[in-house]
Amino acid sequence: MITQTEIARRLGVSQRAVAYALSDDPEAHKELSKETRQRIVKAAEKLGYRPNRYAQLMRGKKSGVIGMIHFASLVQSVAVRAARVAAAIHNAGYQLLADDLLWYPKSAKLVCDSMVDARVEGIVLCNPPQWFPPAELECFRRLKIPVVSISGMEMAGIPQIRADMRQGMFDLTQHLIAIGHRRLTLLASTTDEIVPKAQWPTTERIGGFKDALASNPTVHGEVVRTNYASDTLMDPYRIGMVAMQGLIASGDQLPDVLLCQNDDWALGALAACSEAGLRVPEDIAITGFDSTVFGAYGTTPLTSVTQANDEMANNAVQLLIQMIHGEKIAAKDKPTKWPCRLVVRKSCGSPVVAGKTS
Amino acid sequence: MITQTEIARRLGVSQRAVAYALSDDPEAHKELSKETRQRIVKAAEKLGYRPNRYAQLMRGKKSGVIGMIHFASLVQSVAVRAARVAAAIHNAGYQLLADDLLWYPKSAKLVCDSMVDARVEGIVLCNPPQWFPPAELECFRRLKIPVVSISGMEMAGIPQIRADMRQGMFDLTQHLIAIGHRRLTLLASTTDEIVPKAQWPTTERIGGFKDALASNPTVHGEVVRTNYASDTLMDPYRIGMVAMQGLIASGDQLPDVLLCQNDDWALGALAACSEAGLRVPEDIAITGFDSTVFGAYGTTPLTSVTQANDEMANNAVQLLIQMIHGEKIAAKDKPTKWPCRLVVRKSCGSPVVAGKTS
DNA sequence: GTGAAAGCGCTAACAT
DNA sequence: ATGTTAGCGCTTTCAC
Repeated sequence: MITQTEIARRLGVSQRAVAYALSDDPEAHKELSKETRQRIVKAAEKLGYRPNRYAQLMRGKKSGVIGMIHFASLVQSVAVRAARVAAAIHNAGYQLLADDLLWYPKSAKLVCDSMVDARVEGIVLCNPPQWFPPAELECFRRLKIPVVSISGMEMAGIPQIRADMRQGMFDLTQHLIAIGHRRLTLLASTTDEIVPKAQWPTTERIGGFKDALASNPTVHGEVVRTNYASDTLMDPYRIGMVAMQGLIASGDQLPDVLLCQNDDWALGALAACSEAGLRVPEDIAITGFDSTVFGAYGTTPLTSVTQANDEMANNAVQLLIQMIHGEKIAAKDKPTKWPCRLVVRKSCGSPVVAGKTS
Repeated sequence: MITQTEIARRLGVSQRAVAYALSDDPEAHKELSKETRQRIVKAAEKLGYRPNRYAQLMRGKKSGVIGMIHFASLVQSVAVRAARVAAAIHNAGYQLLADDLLWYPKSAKLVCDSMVDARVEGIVLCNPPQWFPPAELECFRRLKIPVVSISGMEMAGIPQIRADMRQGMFDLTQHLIAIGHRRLTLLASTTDEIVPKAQWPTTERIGGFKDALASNPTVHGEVVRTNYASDTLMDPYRIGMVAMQGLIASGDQLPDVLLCQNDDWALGALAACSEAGLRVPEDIAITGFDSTVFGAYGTTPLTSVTQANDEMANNAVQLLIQMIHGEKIAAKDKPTKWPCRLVVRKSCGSPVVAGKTS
């Protein structure tokens, strides 16, 4: 590894001269004659000199690193969001130190500590789940390392960027009612019951669903709860499949439409229908949420709701950088909500297909 | 941030005493009396002392970081492999510095440099694509930072762990022939034509396909080429859909079975069939490769080939650690091949379904 | 315009 | 058993 001292030795100048020549502060360059500087810069380039970041950090320089703690698994919508955040960090000129906690949840403390050790200037939490221990964030607070979260669990004192899922689910439900569906079932997780108010995505989606039902009294709506299973990590589809199989096995009349919490569950539900010989949307309509790329494919393209992932990622990173620069963020407790957009495809049926309009 | 000096000041001992008390070399502990050491350790814990990694590194300590350069995109099989490598690195007690180059391919040099700057002890390349510039690896070679690759492009001097795709495709083709298919078409990328011998996965798969055909002279086999498109990054399914649409539009007789290079392409092909009113496997059979979780779902679960991702990830990381420890690796040029396993599901048809046995 | 030197937090050799 | 000190590579102040 080539150092400033080494360059100085070879050129017969002082180490200080090399430091000033290679400084990224233009003011420093003026301390040297043009020729001397040129000579040093050339030599540094030729020798492949790279400043020792660790030595720079020891002198109090900022690390230029932003940490991302994510929980991606194979849920495509979450993976895409994490990728968008990674790109936003990169584009903002910061380095990324990423750790996917979902693959080793026991290591929350370890990962947080390693972020501190790496002297990250800020942290983005991507989709923190309800089991994420908020206590681990204490070390960031103590060291005044700013943290923002994008989607996932709400956490006190942490600014959050999220999609307006209530509005998204409201729009979806309204559409389903408008095209003639009268018996609606929402498949939701139990996480909001386990950790009250922690898992807003579920609360919000149920809220939007009920809002829409409230303005349509003749429509029958129901919320069915299902739980994340241990194998959800490697297989986000099974949960929807099992739930749909349960509905079929119950022998009760099926709803007109099953609204799933995400596209992955919906795809699992589609598989269960296919297995049972049910046609979608003719026998039962199915909708997803988050609008994954894959949802658009398949025998039955999914009606879904798109989140503004790009905008949310940029928003989160910009906000974090403002906080890094010491700007006070007003209203930390009110999340920033980005509107969702309804995407209508085949799986929800249409007035004609569903055959249920007046 | 609390330092050794700060602890020493508070306890009224020397900084050296603190350093020896907190050293992870047990020999150093003997330099101190038990009581003194206890007192220091307790205080350090209470104050939340964390050693400054950068200062340690300045003193020549190893970084304990392994870098992973990956190219995950939304191709599930690739994302899973990267996740497995991440877990293996974590389990081996190393820290992970990960960068997904697929999202900013122009930055290959930048990412490699930042790995060097971070003083990584080794590098795992996950699925390097054929456009990855080998020149960027030069800096690792110069600094004697070991590099291994898992899957992806073959690179001179870099030990590679990969799946035996030739055997996997051979087994798959043999099975398809055994259950009665007689007209087989393999959908392969053009990458091996663009960069000869660089893109072995394609070469290997075509090889396995042809090997199987060679031992069954009555069977008609064909290789159709298709190319990665610019939108493949965010949509790995479209390429298969477009290819299938092309086959249908050509008006030629369809093959009995379309063998796709990966599950994502196969799912796209399934979508095209569905759109065109073709039943799978009755009208045409379709197979994938890599066996993604999702391939097992859907109206038509995919016949596919499983790679030993866990084993390959552990193998790669273990090998890298051996190299880090200075062990000479024999036969760097011969890749380690892990066997593939055929997974038969509905999409390839069966003697009865295909209706083509004697 | 340039050289000498301090010091960031730590490890380790040396001295008491 | 404890204290002192040098030095990793860098930035920056001070004196020439």
